[in-house]
Amino acid sequence: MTTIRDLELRHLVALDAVATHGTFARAADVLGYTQSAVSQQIAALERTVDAKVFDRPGGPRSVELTPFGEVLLERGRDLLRRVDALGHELDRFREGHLGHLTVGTFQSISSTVLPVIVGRFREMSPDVSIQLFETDADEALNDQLMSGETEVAFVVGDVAEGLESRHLLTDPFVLIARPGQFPAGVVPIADLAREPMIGQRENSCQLLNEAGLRASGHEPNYVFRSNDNGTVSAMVRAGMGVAVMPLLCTEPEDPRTSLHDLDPVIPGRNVSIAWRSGRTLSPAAEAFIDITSEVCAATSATADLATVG
Amino acid sequence: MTTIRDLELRHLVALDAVATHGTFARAADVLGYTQSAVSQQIAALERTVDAKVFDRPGGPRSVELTPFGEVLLERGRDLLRRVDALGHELDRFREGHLGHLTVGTFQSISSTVLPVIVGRFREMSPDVSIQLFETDADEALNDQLMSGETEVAFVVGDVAEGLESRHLLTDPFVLIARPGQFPAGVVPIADLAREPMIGQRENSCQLLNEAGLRASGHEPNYVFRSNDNGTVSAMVRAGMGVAVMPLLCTEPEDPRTSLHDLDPVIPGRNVSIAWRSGRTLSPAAEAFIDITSEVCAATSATADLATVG
DNA sequence: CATAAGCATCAGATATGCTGATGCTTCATG
DNA sequence: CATGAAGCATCAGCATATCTGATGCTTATG
Repeated sequence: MTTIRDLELRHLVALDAVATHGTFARAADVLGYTQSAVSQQIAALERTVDAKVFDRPGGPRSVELTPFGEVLLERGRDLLRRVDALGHELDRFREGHLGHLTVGTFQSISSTVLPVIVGRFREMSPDVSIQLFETDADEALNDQLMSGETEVAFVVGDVAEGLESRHLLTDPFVLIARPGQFPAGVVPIADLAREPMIGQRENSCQLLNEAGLRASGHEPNYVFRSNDNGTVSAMVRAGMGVAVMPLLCTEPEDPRTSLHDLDPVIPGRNVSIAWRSGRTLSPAAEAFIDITSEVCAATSATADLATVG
Repeated sequence: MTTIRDLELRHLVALDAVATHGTFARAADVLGYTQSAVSQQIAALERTVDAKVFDRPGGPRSVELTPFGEVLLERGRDLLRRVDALGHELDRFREGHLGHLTVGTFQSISSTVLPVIVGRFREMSPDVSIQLFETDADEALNDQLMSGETEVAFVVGDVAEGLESRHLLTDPFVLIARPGQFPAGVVPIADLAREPMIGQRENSCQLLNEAGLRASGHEPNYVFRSNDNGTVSAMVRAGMGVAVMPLLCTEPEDPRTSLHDLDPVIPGRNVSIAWRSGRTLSPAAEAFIDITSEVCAATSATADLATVG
């Protein structure tokens, strides 16, 4: 049986050309075929739609669309226009200028580098819609990646199995204290011995942090825990205690707190951007990763300077 | 070079099936192909769009659309829906239930049988738009047919070269007089000798009419001519004279005039419906012709009765 | 480690599609 | 009225595309 889905775009193109140029031979010239080929194509088209599309008056006269041919041509042209439009869309998609991007993120990224990244990205590709999923649970970020809910996500530490990633920056742990509480510059971990501490609730980064302190023989005494970075800083300012936090979780410009490197240095947390391994990324995601990489490299450089100051 | 117009609908169907069923093999089953064929079809699709549409994780896992594949599938489904819709439209067109119909006509048809015809036609095919072109110039009707402005037209007398036609009815010439002016029934043409006459301006039908009168030895004396049938009747009613007119140009029900057959009978004018020869008619036009034929046959029968009465 | 599920690839058969030649039809022209 | 020219259909032959069936590779599962 012959169904409308057997319709071929080439045949519509031929129909268009013949209708436009009046004769099979002229259309063939334009299309780069022989007259015979066009004749056969139109015949095939007429077979699939089960109707004559041209009246052939015979002799040296132009062919003429039948009423059926007219409606087919009108609709066919519309179809071809849509196909061409699809082609353009696909081109733009391939270049990363069209599409939809889902990104998993967490607070310290969202509040520091992400605005810059998104700003640059939107500047380059304003027609890519971006959807951000922020969570403070490490596992949720992984789950979202694996389920496809997010295409890329910022992750801390080692990436889970089944994910690929690109390293973005190493975020150093710094001490947050009140101005004047410690002499400017590096603070020996031993000097924290009697300080009450503010920290985050148990997460990969907090564990890393505490492990680093204990490795230097300091058993921290936590008097308050919050996963909200602003709350941690506020508690320090209020005199509840000091905090050891990743630099990106702090507000270096805030004059009401003072930041210090520690001695010995606690190995910083690794921040990467990750995606499901084996999954082809959208060009938009590739571009996003590139931009992210650049922005993080830059801020990581300036961040180092900031800590020195 | 490969362009988007090389896209094949079959490939979109395959894409859809694989995306829906998860594996090439299952899709192949549904489509009635082998797994190998589907694999090659998807490969061909990927070649024409120059991008992978599926991630094949390998092993006994389902394939998964790439982001590119997702947008292609979305648009492809839209395209297929449109193609299917086109199929339905074409079906309806083939059945005569969709399209556009242009009809050339003239006053006596427009005011008598045409309303009935159009009414019946619209009842059967309400989605066919009808456009009527009314003119009192015989040639204009022919020209419109030849130029394609109208697809079918009512014509009087012999059809011009290049037209085909179907005979509809023979419209007899009758005498229009005031009631009581002549005894009921047939009026001998000789009795018109001293009557002033009302007629139409020179057209094929008026010529036929005058020729008929002269053939019976009557040289008519026209005191007024109009191509508007209502005006002719009105002049008769006003006592300006009598008129010999085709029956369809009269108003048999009007008690203010009386109709008479003539003796000898003047051969009636032939009314046909015509179209350009060699041109395939739209199914709607075919249906219109059929309906017209039926309606005219019926009215021609009742018209004969009317003249008798 | 063996098995099963799944896709790619290959070779071969078949179908499709194009070319070039030829024939038929019709109009125009001498 | 005969002839030439323009135009489409058709045919045979060749090239290409496409499908099948077999086979091999990969990976998850038990």
